[in-house]
Amino acid sequence: MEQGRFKEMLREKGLKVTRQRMAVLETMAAHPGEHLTAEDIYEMTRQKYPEIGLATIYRTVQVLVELRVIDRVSFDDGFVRYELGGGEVCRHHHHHAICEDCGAVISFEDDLLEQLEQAVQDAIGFCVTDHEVKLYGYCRSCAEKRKADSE
Amino acid sequence: MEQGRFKEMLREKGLKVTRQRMAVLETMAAHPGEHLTAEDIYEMTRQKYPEIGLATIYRTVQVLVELRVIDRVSFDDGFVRYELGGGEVCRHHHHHAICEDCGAVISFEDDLLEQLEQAVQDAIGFCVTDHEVKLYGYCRSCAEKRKADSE
DNA sequence: GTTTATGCAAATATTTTGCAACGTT
DNA sequence: AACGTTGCAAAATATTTGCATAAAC
Repeated sequence: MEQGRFKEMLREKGLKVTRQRMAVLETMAAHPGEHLTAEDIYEMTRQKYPEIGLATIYRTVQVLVELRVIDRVSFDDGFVRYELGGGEVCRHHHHHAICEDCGAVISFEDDLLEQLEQAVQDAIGFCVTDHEVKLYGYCRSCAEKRKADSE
Repeated sequence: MEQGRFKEMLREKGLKVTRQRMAVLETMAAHPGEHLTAEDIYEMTRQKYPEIGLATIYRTVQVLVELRVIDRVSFDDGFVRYELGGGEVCRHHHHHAICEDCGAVISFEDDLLEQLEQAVQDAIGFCVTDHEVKLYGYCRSCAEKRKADSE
């Protein structure tokens, strides 16, 4: 994500371009594919911008979610997490497979959901704009470990 | 869910059959298809069992989730919710369509995911045991309202 | 110069935990 | 009798908010 486009988006919404907002964007852009908590983002951003406050992080991620620059995800471990989104064009973000043993999160792409969305739209008149899929189970190495243990 | 089977499940895990646990089960069983917060369950159970404490509700839903009697769901409104599961046999529980305007949650069934699970299993060696799908968008009446407003 | 954003600290809200008393086995 | 469970209150955790100051427009 280029900074220029981001500044534009802020102005379009009547929001101000601040050093803090740019710094948080930079942190997110530097960690694509990672699932960061507010605290993570705080610590990372603080390295380049020590005066920033945690409340600002919370307020800024809200803005970034509304602008669809980042996605909010939750893996039910008590933390809300954020990750860089697919960008404003591609509303087709990826899904997550979560290992119940080691907690690893594997992201994957999928196009199968379009059929499901159409079916739901037809069946209950629900207009789908976004979706989220989580698969739970065991990652390759934990699955092998479990198999070995059970023998 | 019959109480007898539940008592058996508790004993199999070395847990005790208490009035509190039976009361919470009864509350959940009396509200199938609803998405209840811990507070909801507390208030409902208290009507029949006024001495029960909120901490016991939290401890009991943990047990019920582990026994797969109920499912934990979250609609990102700051509350963790619980609903009666499909039972111990059918691990194939339903999904949720969440209206971004009015917050309505519509549950629906789907079998399409088996293909996706197989594909993921083949592609990344992830052994899927459970899944969760959330669709976001607008329910029929909110979609109509939006359409009318934009004209 | 007006308006919006920030930082800090305090407030809020949900969930967890320590511990003595109690109920189940 | 032994051990797990409960209720209460206190603690812990994550996030939000009030407000004076500072920065952006």
